[in-house]
Amino acid sequence: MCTMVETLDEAPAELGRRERKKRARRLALKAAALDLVAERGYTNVTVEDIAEAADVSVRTFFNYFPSKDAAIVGQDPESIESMRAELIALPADMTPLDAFRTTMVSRIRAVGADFDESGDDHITWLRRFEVVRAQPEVLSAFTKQIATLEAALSEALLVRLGGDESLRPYTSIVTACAMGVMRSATTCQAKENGTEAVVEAVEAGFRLLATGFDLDLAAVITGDHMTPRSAAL
Amino acid sequence: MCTMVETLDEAPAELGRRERKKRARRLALKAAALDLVAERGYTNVTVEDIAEAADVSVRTFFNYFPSKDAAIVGQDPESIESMRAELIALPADMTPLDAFRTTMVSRIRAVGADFDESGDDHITWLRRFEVVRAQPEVLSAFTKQIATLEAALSEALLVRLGGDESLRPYTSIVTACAMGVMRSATTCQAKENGTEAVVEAVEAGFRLLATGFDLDLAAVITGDHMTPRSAAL
DNA sequence: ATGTCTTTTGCAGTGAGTGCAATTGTGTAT
DNA sequence: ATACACAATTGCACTCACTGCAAAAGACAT
Repeated sequence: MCTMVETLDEAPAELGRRERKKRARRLALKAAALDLVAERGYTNVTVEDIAEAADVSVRTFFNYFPSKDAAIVGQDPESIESMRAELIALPADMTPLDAFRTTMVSRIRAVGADFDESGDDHITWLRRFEVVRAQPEVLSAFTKQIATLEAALSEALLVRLGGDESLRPYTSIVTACAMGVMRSATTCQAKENGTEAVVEAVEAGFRLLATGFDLDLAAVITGDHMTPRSAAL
Repeated sequence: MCTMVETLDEAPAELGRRERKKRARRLALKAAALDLVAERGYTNVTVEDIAEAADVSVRTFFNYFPSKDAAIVGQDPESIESMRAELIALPADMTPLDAFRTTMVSRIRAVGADFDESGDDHITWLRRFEVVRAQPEVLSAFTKQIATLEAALSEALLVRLGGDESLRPYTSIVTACAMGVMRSATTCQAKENGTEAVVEAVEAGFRLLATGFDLDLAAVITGDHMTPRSAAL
């Protein structure tokens, strides 16, 4: 029932027992949440079930996650912050679109590594998107999370462009579209094709945004959607 | 306390008392919800407060709306269905982008009329977006609603294009971007500038999607964002 | 081992949301 | 008008998500 034991020794040794346990518990809760929801469906899993499976009290669950949703699809706060920071730090002469593309691809690749900082392996990561795709309640929870990320990145982009308030409608649209590409790529490609396919889909999506939908439309409509550009879509 | 009395006689006379009361109650609940949340903030308003203000029981509230959120930012099911239908019914030779633009603009204009089918006047409609913009909890509730609309429209677009499953990644991106334009336009423009400004922002956004972000970027970056295209943004 | 600090946990409470059964209101046929 | 059929409202009891608080348990340094 408790996956804590196995994962405990995988964590970096230089941390104290306290920190190691904390990470292990958090991981166990996330894993339990995803497993149970994948198996029984969102509505048939209670927070008590998740806490039980991770062998902690319900109250402790809420010490780790602010909501049931967060345990299933929640971004770790560090993840948002790191994207924000990267977006601002990228060379000022990059276009907003290129900056987003770079940030998002590097984010996906980070998860594609065996273990990212949050302790997710990439198989878990892909499995999560499968659950998101398959269960409407989870999708809307996911969308909600994404919205907070979008708000943060939209602010960051505005900072990148100098903070001029009059640009806000522009940054707001660009961010929404970039997030749309990301969302679409992950939910459509994640399960079957793996991490690298997601990266390709994201890049194809960004090419579409850069050149405009009208250009590509002819190819798509005429059934010739096997051009290099559209192929990855 | 109860706005039912005033609005009762405004409803179409050909309906029976039952239907009229139903519409009036629904309207009263939506109005009460928006008023209270605008005034006291999302977390400081309970369903009981809303029901109280509309002079019905809590249980009755839940006969009208599936959730607190739905009363505040909920699309009426007919609204989603009508957009879906319009999107499918539009001439087959329209590009996906044009079809979305047409559908969305006509939707906004419908609300811009004195009273749309749901009984909202356009001032209420604009006020709602102000609340969405101002209160994060409401924004995330709104986003959740939007997600269901996006799913429906994405399906509809796929139908428009012939139902070929391999187009799904494409339709998914286009829909996400179109919704992004809509969302951005409403939240950025609604309060200050009125319905017509929202329409203009939507159309400008769609031009951006059609021609690609790269083309417009130079104008924006160099501070020359007062070209006809960028002006409305 | 002792004291300090952090984390876990139980408990009690609020608010959202649902199913059920009783009551009340509305429309209709007589 | 009366009675009947049906729809909507309501109260009640319940589950679940989530929070604040105070007590117990665990981790760490000296």
